[in-house]
Amino acid sequence: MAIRTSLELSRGIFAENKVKDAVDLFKKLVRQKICEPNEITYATVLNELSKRGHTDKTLSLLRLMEQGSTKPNKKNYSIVVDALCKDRNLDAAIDLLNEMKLKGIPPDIVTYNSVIGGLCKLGHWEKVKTFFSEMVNLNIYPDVRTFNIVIDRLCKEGKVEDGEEVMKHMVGKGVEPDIITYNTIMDGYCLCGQRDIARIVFDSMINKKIEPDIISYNILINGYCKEKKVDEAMQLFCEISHKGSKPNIVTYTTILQGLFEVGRTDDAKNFFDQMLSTGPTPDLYTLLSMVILSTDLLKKLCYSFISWKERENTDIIFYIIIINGL
DNA sequence: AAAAACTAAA
Repeated sequence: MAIRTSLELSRGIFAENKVKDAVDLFKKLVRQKICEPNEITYATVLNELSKRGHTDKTLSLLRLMEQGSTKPNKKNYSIVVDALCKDRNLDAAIDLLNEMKLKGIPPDIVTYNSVIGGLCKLGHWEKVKTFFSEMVNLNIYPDVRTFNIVIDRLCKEGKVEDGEEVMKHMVGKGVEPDIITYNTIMDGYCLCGQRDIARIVFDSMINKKIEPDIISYNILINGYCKEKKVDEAMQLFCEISHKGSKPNIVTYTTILQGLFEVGRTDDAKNFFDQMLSTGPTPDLYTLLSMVILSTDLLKKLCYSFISWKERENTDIIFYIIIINGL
């Protein structure tokens, strides 16, 4: 297991370097006019850069595109707007959105959703309202995703009631909540310690013929574990396979942690064995949390290494060493 | 042929 994990991690590290090299090469080929990629190729590269947090590079690649013969289209701009939003650089994102309008490439629902999401994350609720009005004025109507983004941020800030209000509002506008809306609200209730209401939401979505998915189960299981009601969590766990869903690594990790928190280490061990034989492959986090939770001695040992790691900033190598060592 | 936005454990 440890060796496999190390290998997977190493592959990840090398893949990361490869992407950087690939982008440098890509830019060079474009600049020297050795090749001229189309919009989709550009979009793919922009996405990879955005995913890995190289927001500045997405912007410079977009500018490079503007100078070439393949002009950026709506999706290319939107990817960069989204990257800037994820980077919490809302001023730049909004500038770019306005630039799109000036260039006659009108932003669409996706562009607006990115900006609204970014503004919500920063808690700029007044600006969120402004953008809602702006998009409606342009005949772009908020969809279920737009509302889900807003509801999620409200819930994460502990304002579940406001989230419920937004949900009522969307229904009034003829936009039906989907499974993500319900999951978001459930998680919101769990986050503020109202697991009982989360359970009511869970049951009400079943009544509305929306089948809970594995994420719905994981949210509620996590809520029960936080309350130290591990038996109730276990009962839900058993329901999953009867309802045609399948527990995933999040489900197992959540229950394992719940069992450890209440000191049921034997049950945790059995549950871990059950996962190894019939469940998903544990990820690095599962293994590490098992190790950390296992004994106080190892816990202290790991923590002393973790603070060393933070100084040295070599986290991945560090985890490989710890897991191999153990 | 291939591209963009929303939900769960740490």
